[in-house]
Amino acid sequence: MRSIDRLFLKLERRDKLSEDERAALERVVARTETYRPDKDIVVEGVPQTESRLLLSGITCRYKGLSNGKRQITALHIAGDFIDLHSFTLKKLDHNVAAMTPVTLAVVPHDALREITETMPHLTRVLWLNTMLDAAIHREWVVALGRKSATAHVANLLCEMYLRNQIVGLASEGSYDLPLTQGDMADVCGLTDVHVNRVMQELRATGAVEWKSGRVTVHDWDALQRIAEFDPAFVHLEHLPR
Amino acid sequence: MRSIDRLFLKLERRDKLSEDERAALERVVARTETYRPDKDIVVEGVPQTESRLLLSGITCRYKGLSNGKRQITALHIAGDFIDLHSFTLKKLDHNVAAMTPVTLAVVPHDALREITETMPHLTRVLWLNTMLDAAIHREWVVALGRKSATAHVANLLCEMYLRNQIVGLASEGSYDLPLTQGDMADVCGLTDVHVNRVMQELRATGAVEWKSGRVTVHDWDALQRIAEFDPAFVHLEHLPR
DNA sequence: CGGCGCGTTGACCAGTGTCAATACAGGTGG
DNA sequence: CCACCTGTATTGACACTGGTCAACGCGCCG
Repeated sequence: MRSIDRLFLKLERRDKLSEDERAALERVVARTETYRPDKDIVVEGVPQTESRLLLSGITCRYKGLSNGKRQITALHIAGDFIDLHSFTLKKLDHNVAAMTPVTLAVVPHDALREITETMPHLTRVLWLNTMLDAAIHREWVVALGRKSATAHVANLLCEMYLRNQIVGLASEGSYDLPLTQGDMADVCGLTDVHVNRVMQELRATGAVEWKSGRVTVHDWDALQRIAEFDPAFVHLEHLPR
Repeated sequence: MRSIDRLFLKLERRDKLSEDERAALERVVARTETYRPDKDIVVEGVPQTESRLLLSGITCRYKGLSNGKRQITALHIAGDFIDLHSFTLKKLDHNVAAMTPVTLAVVPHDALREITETMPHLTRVLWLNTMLDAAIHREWVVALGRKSATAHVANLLCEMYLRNQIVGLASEGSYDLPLTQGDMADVCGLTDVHVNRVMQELRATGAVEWKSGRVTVHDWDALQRIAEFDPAFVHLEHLPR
């Protein structure tokens, strides 16, 4: 499967794309780029003229605080636009960084603008794509605000499982998650030490395992229960029109 | 000032609207509605055919958890679209409720669709509007994940001050915030009791006061410092094109 | 005047954070 | 193939933020 097909897989869960639209999306890719782990891809406040589609690897959006801490506000996998919102915002309020070796497709804003001028339906689909990001943001807010550390981490493992599955990157209840416990801590607003404790606890339940950068779900129902996981964001259907 | 002008004030901070575009936005309003406090306006999972622009009062987006807790994921004031994202998502993954008596303008999705077919620039501006919501989501994620309760509450008071100011609803460092401490707790992921303790602490610093539903900022710099407030989301400029 | 929601207080407790030491695993040069 | 290095995972002792529970007060409204 080509990497861009992962984007199609994701979008077509919500709405049908015509041949023309698929072709248009393929055409807007100006070039591809690669980044090493921990490299910043987009820096806060720098005017952007391009957006980027992730083809492989994992990236995050993060903000740093004065006290040296950082909070990750989004994780992205292949098929995700990592900064489509820079098309309308022009400058981002956060950084985007590679968490693994990363390949991405670069899409000039001019090309996107052209799409908004001539392909209204595709425009709505792209808009929708940014709204799916926002739905996940909301899940994170709920998890950060009202879930226990254990439920939160479990929740993230559920979310990433479904997201990987949708784009064909999960098999047999397992998927790659090549992050460190410290990274996970920056996602969940915890410390690396506590993430470690939580993972031991989850492992002990037998519901899930996370070793050598790969997550294996042994008992999906149990994991979902621990996580108080709400898959609503996955089912947000777009009624084609 | 008409309520819809507050929307224009907000949008024109980022991009110029033409007369045509302003007129188009006024035209899409099908009718207005009012709600009593605590009434749900949009319910999770129910297919929507309209979006709503808040004309007066305060609304929130929230999710309830199995354990009876709730987390508010967004607050909205006059001039905000409370569910513009339902245009692309069709069903929401959360509820939207009135927190005060509320007036809103109802905008049929058909009319929005018409805009996307015929007015690409205005479409981009509406898209941008949903991206501003997302920028605030990110601030909340950072606050929830990495800020102390005190900083978080202070941060919210800063954010709401700027947002009210932008749409002409703040004066002399003060603005209305007719919520209960329990509401604030659901925003910040705290308990009502702790919000109370935090407010006492903030009051004691002399930086800010919140009584009878109105916030008064006595020392903006101090408040901003306590909050580790980052006004970046306000400055996200849209370079007109 | 009474009721009720909201704000306030105090005593106590649980969940996470902090700090610092130790174990391990994968990648490297010899 | 081995010894070493470095980043990451793991552990334990202890501190602290914020949660819990329960009572009480106050202001507004009917």
